[in-house]
Amino acid sequence: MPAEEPDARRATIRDVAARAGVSIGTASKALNGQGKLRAETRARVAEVARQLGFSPNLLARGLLAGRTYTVGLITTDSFGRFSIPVMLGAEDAFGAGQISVFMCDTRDDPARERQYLNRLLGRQVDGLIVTGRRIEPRPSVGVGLGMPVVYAMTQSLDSDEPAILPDDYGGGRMAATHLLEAGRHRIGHITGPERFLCVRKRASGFCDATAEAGVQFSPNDVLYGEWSEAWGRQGASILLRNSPDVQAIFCGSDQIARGVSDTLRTLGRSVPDDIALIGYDNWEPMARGADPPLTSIDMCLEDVGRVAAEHLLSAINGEPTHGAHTVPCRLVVRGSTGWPTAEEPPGQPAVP
Amino acid sequence: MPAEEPDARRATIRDVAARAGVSIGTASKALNGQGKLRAETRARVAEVARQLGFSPNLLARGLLAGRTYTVGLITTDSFGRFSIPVMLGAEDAFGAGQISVFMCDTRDDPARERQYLNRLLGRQVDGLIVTGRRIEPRPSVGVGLGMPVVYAMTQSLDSDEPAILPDDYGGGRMAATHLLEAGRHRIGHITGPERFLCVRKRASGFCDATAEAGVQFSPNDVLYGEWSEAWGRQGASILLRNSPDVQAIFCGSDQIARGVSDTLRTLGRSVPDDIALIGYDNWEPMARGADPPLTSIDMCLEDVGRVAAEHLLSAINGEPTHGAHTVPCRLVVRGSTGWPTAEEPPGQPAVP
DNA sequence: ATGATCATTGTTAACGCTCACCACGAGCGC
DNA sequence: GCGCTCGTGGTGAGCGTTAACAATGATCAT
Repeated sequence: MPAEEPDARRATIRDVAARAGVSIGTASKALNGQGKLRAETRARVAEVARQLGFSPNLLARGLLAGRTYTVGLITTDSFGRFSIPVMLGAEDAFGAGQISVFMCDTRDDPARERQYLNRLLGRQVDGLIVTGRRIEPRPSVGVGLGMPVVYAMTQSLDSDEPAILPDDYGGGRMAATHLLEAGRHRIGHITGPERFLCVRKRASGFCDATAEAGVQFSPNDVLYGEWSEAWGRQGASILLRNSPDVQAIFCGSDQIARGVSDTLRTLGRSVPDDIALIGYDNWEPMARGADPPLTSIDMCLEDVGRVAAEHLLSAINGEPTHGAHTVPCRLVVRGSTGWPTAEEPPGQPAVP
Repeated sequence: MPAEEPDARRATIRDVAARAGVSIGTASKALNGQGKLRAETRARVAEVARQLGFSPNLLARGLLAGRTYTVGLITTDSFGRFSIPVMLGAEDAFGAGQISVFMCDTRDDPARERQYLNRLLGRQVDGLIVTGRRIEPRPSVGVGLGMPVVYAMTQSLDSDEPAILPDDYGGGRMAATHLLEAGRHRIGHITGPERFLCVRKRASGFCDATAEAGVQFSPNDVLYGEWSEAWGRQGASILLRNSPDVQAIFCGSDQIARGVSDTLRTLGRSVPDDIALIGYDNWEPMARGADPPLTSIDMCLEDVGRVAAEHLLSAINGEPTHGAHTVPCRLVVRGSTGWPTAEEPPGQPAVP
């Protein structure tokens, strides 16, 4: 803990230099390990700096260097359930590199977005990450900004701009494979609105995998609806009426799966014995709170954020990347698919 | 859209001045509305600035002014469910004042916290907001930092430092009042671990309100457990065994309420006709996904964030505040308390 | 003794901007 | 004509830091 000077003003390198009896330039060199100095001098300066609790003014440094070691993180999603993990992953990757992150919530308002953009430009950020809650292409945040931009969990209409996306197609395949391996061959898929790109990709991966396994499941069998438990309840009724012998259901979200689970219980079908259930998102409180807990596909959004940060860093260092990249999903097996129940670490209790 | 110069370098005030045929100082005055200048000159400079897409370098400005219009937002909670709304509220309040926010996730690691603190100090932030996921007092982030600090949704062990907290006591009272007004007099309370301060405060408010109404409910009747649906299911069984004639249950979280709801259905008790149910947190996906949807207490965490930001701003302007302040809760009535069902706006569909 | 070399430290310009102050000419009263 | 004010615009210092370059003194070969 640095011994605070009585002086409220923060110590500058000038103070350090004066007290160490050297010039400002020498102090700078001593603190940055530059140039040729006597070891004793370096040590003395360092000691004084410690005493004074000196830390260099990064504004001044940035002004001179033309690089600030800051980036902007713009979300259109009010840091909702999907952008948060992305942001955490990114922040983690940047933090390790001494880079600070400016948080900007545009609330999906183009005017606010422009305003934030200008502010970030004024703050001389080294780059920008743009994130959202849907993977649908969005208008570019602006080309020729003079700084690199990476899209995460969203993409630009200009398909050359770098974008990091979860692998929804792969997630659909993964769900199908898991169910097929468990020997379930009569399968249903209850999911969100068809207008969502992620919904179509997941369904497509799911259909392809079933087709390859020679299992009868046509794209026409997909039940599209809302992103809600209520639709899950309703969709399950419909599915069971049309296909009473269904053995497994792949749900487009954990919320939908919760609704499905409810209805199955009401109808007296047991999960997973009669019907196996698999959700999407691996939204822990939802998935683990269910009875039995839900097997789910995790999009690994933290990885999406981390990878986006890495792409941005490499662009900042002069090696830009182009186009869309996907990050693989992960299958989290729990009770609802009747697997030998994987031991889950108890984890932190959720908090109020 | 500013016409981009072919020159990649960002335009500085020097470029603007040169092209407008004035000195740098004059350009500065023109752009900031300072000093005495001919209207025509001002207009000309402004026009050139627009053409060049000039926006002032805030690093340079901050260096000179000794004020950066940036603040740090430190969370120990990885921006979890409770710190997010706080952060959004704060960011909103700051954004209006042209203040940018640095995001820092300490993961509850003191070493990381120190590191972030130093970085923020170096970046010359004007102030700091510290947030967490529990309201329990925590070690001070450091006094004599030379910048104001406000705690939000947490508080410092040094009780003089300003802290903004949700009104858990009031929330407990609010829940009780609502149930009593609905004519329910046999009431239960199933909640989280007693070691949580918020749990004790809520229970205390709840007990006080029932006592004032002359309703029989003693602190011994409170069922403490975990923050999980599983505990909700279990707690409901216990409660119904001990008090089969219970008419209403106040739950310490929406998750617990979901579990309780499940068990009530299993036991054939209808919500809200037989038993009214009220949750806590107003965690929308949980509360609205339930069947019937849950009445819940909303802590108004965005307001907590907003108020914290206001306190910080006033401290930055030389008028610091001291000690803990609470922000009132809000009752959100839904089907589970059998009120004339409030029409809920359909809202955005949740996303995948 | 003279310059050359080396190790060490000091000096200065620059980054982009703002602000206090100065300079200049016009208009004016005496 | 002299000094005055007023309206306008220019000048320069300085914010804290770094890096290129200059300076100093000691050592050493000639």
